[in-house]
Amino acid sequence: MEDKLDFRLNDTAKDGIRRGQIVTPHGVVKTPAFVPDATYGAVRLLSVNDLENIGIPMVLGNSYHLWLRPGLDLIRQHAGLQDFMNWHKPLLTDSGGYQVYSLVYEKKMGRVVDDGIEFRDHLTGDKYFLTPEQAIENQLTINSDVLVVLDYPVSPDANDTDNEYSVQRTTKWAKRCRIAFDNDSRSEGKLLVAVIQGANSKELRKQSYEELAEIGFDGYAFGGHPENDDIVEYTVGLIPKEKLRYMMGSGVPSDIEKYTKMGWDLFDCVIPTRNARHGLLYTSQGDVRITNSKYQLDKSPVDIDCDCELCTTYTRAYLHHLFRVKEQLGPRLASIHNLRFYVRMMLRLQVNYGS
RNA sequence: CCGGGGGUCGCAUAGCGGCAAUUGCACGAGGCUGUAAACCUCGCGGGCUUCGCCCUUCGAAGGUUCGAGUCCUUCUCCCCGGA
Repeated sequence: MEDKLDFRLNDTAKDGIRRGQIVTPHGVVKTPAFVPDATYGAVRLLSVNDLENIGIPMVLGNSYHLWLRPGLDLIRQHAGLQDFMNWHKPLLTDSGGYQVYSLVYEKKMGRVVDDGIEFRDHLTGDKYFLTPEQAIENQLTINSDVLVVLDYPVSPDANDTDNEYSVQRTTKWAKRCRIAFDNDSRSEGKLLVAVIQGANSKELRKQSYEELAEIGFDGYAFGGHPENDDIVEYTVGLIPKEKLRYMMGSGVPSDIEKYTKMGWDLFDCVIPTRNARHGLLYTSQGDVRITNSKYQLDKSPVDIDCDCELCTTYTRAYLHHLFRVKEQLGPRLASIHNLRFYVRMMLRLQVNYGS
């Protein structure tokens, strides 16, 4: 199990950044790493070929959404999501824990019971019951390399009682996930990550980590919304240096850089792709909201320092135009750019790897 | 020339006595953080001491009315029929 992760270089890092690697059945991911979200088995608007060109090391699939569509049977027929989407590099999956919060808790589309989550598919009306065991089954069928336990996040404005409950239930479900994972031969060579809950409370974060550590996992993730740097830094400090430290669902470039320096290894976020689709581009010169009228006649590239397809081929004026007329090439090129921006940022952060 | 319809904030629309005036598009700005998001929010006559107030607006001019985009008269322009 120890050779799945390698953070030996941590001791030599003076900037706090851990340079290491995650070894999976589908290859090695150098860390710190950013992983774009391919929720339904595709990074929106991009092909696997695009992802290769951009230099994406790993993608995240959402086992909750893939369970509903296309369903496990079809994925089995393709020997996993990699074959289905023709992505043969490492794959990370989320369990559906976040959907507990976003769909069930916030949008009242189901209910959480002690055993799992009851909900209806909003498109078909079909009833589902997601248990910790089902979450593992989903992810193993998808053939994920890095699995995440089913956790129980709560709203950022939850009260103390809710937050304690979130920790308790997350531990309970994590244990069941651990057992299901260990009792399945398909888990060979794969990693299982647990999620630390506890909102802004150091006591709860510590309690959550300790309960999970007792069960034992390959890595630990920060669950819920990171509301201040203090709690994020405190939480990363709880995780031993030989374990994978996964900052879930975060964030904007400046946050990723900051969290990397705190010692987090792995990141995923919808921000670069969603914001790209909405016309917000990250550049070495700061944010560019390409729909703004000031770019109408701007013949410079979006980012003079970028080597992506957008920046080496087209002007700001052209991208502005594409967005104005809702030509899908616009959001697509913007997605390529933002992801390339993230990839290059991560490469910069990994620069001392092996030294 | 006769008959009918119509001119409303860039364009298109609603409005049938209490209206600075509907909705869509366009335009302006902002927000998105383990994706029900190619989405959502706000603004869009002018000004101000901006939880409100004051100007100027619905082709033009006059009239009726406490009050008119809305009713009446004339003028003007556009569209559709018929000569």
